Amino acid sequence: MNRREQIFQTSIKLMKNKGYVGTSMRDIASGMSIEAASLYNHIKGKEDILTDNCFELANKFIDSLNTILKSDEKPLDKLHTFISNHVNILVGNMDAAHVFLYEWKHLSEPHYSKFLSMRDEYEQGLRRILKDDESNNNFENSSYKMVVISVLSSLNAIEQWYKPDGEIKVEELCNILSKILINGIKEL
Amino acid sequence: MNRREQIFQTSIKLMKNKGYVGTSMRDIASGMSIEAASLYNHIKGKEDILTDNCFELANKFIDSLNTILKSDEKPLDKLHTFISNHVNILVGNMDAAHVFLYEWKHLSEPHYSKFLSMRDEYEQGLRRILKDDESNNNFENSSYKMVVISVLSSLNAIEQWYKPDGEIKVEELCNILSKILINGIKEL
DNA sequence: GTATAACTAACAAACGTTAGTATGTAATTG
DNA sequence: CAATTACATACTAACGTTTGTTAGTTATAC
Repeated sequence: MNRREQIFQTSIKLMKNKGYVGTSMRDIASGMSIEAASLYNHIKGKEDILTDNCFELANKFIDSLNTILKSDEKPLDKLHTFISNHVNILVGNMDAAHVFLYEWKHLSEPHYSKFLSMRDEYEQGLRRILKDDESNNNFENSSYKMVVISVLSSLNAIEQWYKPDGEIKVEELCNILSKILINGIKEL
Repeated sequence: MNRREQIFQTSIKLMKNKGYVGTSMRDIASGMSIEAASLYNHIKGKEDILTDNCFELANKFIDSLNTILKSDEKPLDKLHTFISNHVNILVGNMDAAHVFLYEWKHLSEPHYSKFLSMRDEYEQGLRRILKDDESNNNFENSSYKMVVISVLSSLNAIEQWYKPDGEIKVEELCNILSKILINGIKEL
């Protein structure tokens, strides 16, 4: 593996526990058993780590969304695919996902604004998918924001408890979450 | 209002935007138009702010839970009360809730462990309420953790979008969220 | 005259980062 | 094949700032 990749991976693990600001370059260096100054042979600065991580994941989510929107699946199937893709991206990048979800606010401009607009694009995409599904086209308009964020929050919460090596397989995870979200907890 | 309370309120607002570590004592002081050293006439140190904030809210949640558990409501009503109480605590403390939700990891021992155990107690309480509700007693055991965290995540997400002065009233908010969670998004 | 609440000045430590240098290994050249 | 160049990776030392905090002092109010 690239040395730069190793630095990213080490950093992300540390930042998951202590946050972006709370993780110093010396912490990262120490995690790799080198000196802080040595890191600068491979990255331009601390913010590289956060920026790269956030946009790598953001791009994965947006790519997934665009594929779904362009597909000719039926609306309800699109929703299932959306959930499945979202879960798989999270599960495939557990540490990175945590930093992505909770540390993006420390991005500096213009990255900060760019990130927010991508997040908005993603939320609007989910909104589009929900609206196209006629089985629930009786939402009030003011409810959509709520529904979209509720769904995304439940999905993103996976990162807090899911153990990739545990007994629950990813497909199973997607199925249960789809049921919970679409049919409610009473139908599980 | 107490000067100490003013400091807390100013700090929490700043920490919501820049995080606990990213907010310096000088930032806080500047927000109150005084010098950093003056803060120490009213608080013992920076961590006071985080600790007090986190446990003030944690206690509110635990108190709410215990009241519900001791009540003689029917299980489904208990769930509704749980949701309603949770939402009301969040909405009544929007800024504080954000710091509570996302900055608690910077607590130092023994506060960190205490906080985690209180969070666990709260999650177990919701689990108890869900289990007592016979209308969904067909959960698999491994699903409870998922359901509990999904529900709490959806509720906590309120803090990200809800405007207390907007058009959606709190009661309405509780009703819609209850429906989404219990009956799923297809039934809204 | 005792609190309350502010100030200035300073502290040691930690921060991100730069400069300059050493070392080994791979690639290029005579 | 041997000599030389280039690159990757690490180092020590230091920089200017910012950090949380303490000490000691001053002004206002009941």
